[in-house]
Parts: sequence; C-alpha cells; structure tokens
Amino acid sequence: MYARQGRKNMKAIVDCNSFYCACERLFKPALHGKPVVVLSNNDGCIVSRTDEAKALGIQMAGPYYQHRKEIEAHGVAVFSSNYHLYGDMSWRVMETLRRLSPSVEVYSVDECFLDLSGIDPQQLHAYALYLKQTTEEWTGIPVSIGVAPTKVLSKVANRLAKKDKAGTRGVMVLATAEAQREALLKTAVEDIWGVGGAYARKLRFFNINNGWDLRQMSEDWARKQLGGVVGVRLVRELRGEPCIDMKDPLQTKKMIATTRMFGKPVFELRELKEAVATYITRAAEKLRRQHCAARTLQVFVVVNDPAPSYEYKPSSSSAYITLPSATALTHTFIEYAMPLVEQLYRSGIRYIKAGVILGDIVPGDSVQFNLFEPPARLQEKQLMQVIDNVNFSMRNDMVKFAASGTRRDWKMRQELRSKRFTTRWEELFEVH
DNA sequence: TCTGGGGTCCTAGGACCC
DNA sequence: TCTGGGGTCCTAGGACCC
Repeated sequence: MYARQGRKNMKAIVDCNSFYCACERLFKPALHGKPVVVLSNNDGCIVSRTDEAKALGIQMAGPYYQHRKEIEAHGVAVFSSNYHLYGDMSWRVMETLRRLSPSVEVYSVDECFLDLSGIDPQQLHAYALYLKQTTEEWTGIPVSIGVAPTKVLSKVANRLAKKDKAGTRGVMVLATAEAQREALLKTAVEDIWGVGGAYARKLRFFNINNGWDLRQMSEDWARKQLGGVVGVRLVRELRGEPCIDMKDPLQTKKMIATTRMFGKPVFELRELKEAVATYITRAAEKLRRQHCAARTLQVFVVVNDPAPSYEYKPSSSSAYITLPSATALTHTFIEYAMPLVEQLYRSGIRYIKAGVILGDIVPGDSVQFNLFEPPARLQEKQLMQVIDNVNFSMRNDMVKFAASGTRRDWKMRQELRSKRFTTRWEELFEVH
C-alpha cells in the first residue's frame, strides 16, 4: 500500500496521549471528556494528566497534596499508578505498531520510534495517519505522531501535533526545510528533547530562546556549553543530520534498579534490611525475566534530615560489591546485600528511601541448564523458576524470602489503585 | 627549583529522558 | 504530614601501567 523507495532518512515518534490516564479511562468510559490524573508511587506526584485536567491548571509532576483542593473541587478522577495495567496496554500498542511497520524501537512505556526511511515522502502523512487510526482502533489508546529526518526533530513535530490536535489530526510531518524552520521557531528551547532545566537556564541566559536560535549555534559552541558531544549531536539533529541512531531492540539493559520511597520514615536496621531484601527480590525477578545475570550489586539509602525545617533535602549514601560471578539468584544477592546495609546504617537516622541497583549485566539464561554446572546450582535455578511461576500466576509475594519481612510497615501507600483488569483473572473487567 | 607521556580502567557525579 | 521510579550517556579525575 505504501511504496518504499530507499534513501531519504525519516523517523517517526509515536507517543500515547496522557498514557496512564488513557489506560484508566479505557475501563471507565464515563470518564471520557472528564479531567483525570494518575499519581506516582506513594501517591506523591501527578505523573499523568488529561487535557481537561491540564486546562484546570494542574501541573505535571506537581506534588499531589498541593493540588488536592482544586482536584477535589473540580471532581477530578484520581488514580494511583497501576503498572500491571499500563505495562500490558503498552505491550498491546507496541505489538500493533510492530505489525504495521518495520523496525520499531520502544523508547519508553508510552513511546516508540519507527524508521520510515524509504517511504515515499508524498505518502508520509497518509501513512502516519493510518498508523494512528489503526493503533487507536485496535487498542483504544489515542496516540500522536511526529515525523522528521531526525529523532530530535520528530519529537518537535510530535509535540506540535499533540498541542493542536484539532488542526493537525494528531500527526505532523516535517519533511521540508521550511516546515522545520517554522516548527523550530514555535518551540521554546526548554521544550526540546535533550534540553533540561540546567541547559534551558543557560541557553536563555545567552538569549537563545527557541529551537531555531539553537539550531544556528556552532558545533564548537555547543560542545563547550552543552556537555561535549551531547550538545554537538543536539545541534546537528536540529539541522536535520541524524546523529542519534535507532537502537537495536535486542540490546540488554545495562542496569536494573528497584528503588522506593517508604510509606513512612524508617529508623530501625531491621526494617531497612527487610526493605532492601524486598527490592532485591523485585530486581532479581526483572533480571530473570530478561534471562540475564548481574555481577555488581549496589545498595543505597536516602535520609532527610528533619531538623530544623523539614525541608526536602535528601542526601544519599551507597555501598556496592562485585560478586565472584554473575548470578540471578535472589538469595545470593540478599546474602551479599545485608552486610552492605549494616555498613550504611546509623542508628537514630530517619531514612525515607532505599534502593538496589544490579549492574554489569550479562546474558545468562537462568532457565536453561548447563551441563557443567554443579547440581546444587541447578536446583537453585529450578527453585527460582518455581517461585517466579507461583508469584506470577497467583499473587506477587505469595512466596517470598524471610529476609523481606512479614510486617512491612514501611510499604508504600497506594490507596487509589484501579484493578489489574488485563493481567489478573480475579480482577477482570465486569460488564453488568 | 626545575618531576614524561600516553593509555586504560574505574568510580562519582551531572545532565537528561519519560 | 505531604515531592516517584527506572533508566541512559557523558565527563572528570584518580590509580595504575609501561
């Protein structure tokens, strides 16, 4: 249907609109057209909001408690994060796009890049619209699409498409130099992918205010002011020279982390150890799901000094260890981690968060059996597999290690979570 | 008085992303 | 009272080696 011609670099970014909110709305159709927000873990910040919530002036990433009044006054629907649901819906969206388009790079839970090089430039717009409509029909999740010669420019296009859904029908193609210029003039410097708070302040100081201004800067200047090669790539991408390639979808992760704020501050070593053991359990599960093993283990704790002002000024300290060999066994990680926790712990300190990071990750299928491995090792791997199966099919934590505790007073709050409609039989969506 | 040069590996920390 | 979690990439600087 859509001719491929070779040459001509073109990339698209497909981005789900207000993704977490869209997932929640899918199972509560009455919320269509209504303001909705989704909160981060611990019900701390607002991490997703619909256009209607945005129109009420509710800020992205704003602390929930600061907006609580307006939220209640306007009857905004509020949800805690439900990662089971979002993860599964994300998979459906990506799978749909993989069927429609070659070379999909999943960039985050709600975004992916597509390589559209070779599609007839005349047909790019129609093709993007087709992708959008099909994705929405098959999954129920609305998306916006930006198309341009580079990733940075496609993000610029996507943002403009999303801002003016009525005018663009959610799709914008920046194929010509003129279209790119117009789009960059309309894009403030802090809205460019790769420009965060620190760089934005610096750029504004130099009177570089929009994307077009930044595009005019020399590579030497960018190298000096914007973090070396990162800045050079950014300026080149703005000019339409691709520098950020499509990533190999088979690449394994370089680190796996599990970190959490506590539901309430922790003072006891026992509690700290339980929390760390629990996070290790999660992280090791993620590791095994990717059929990998890790050789370094890092533990960190975060304290917030209460006196005198309760100002939010966290400071962290960490300890790490390199294991004799890469592993994916939960109890091995726990064994090495506990002394690290003891080493970090100081009594009388108010801990607000902890985390573990597994690094030096290598492929190492924990399910496949190696002839040369000692039988005890084999049994441990089988044990992991059994535990994973039980926990996946029954309930997380159905089987757990004693080190992760049973009281768990430190567990995070999640008071407003919806059901895991698509991944748990007991929580299936019901039609009455 | 006057202290090489270049490479690699490691870690900490900063900046960014969603 | 109350501010998330999980990643990536890059640079600087120290240790070590020849």
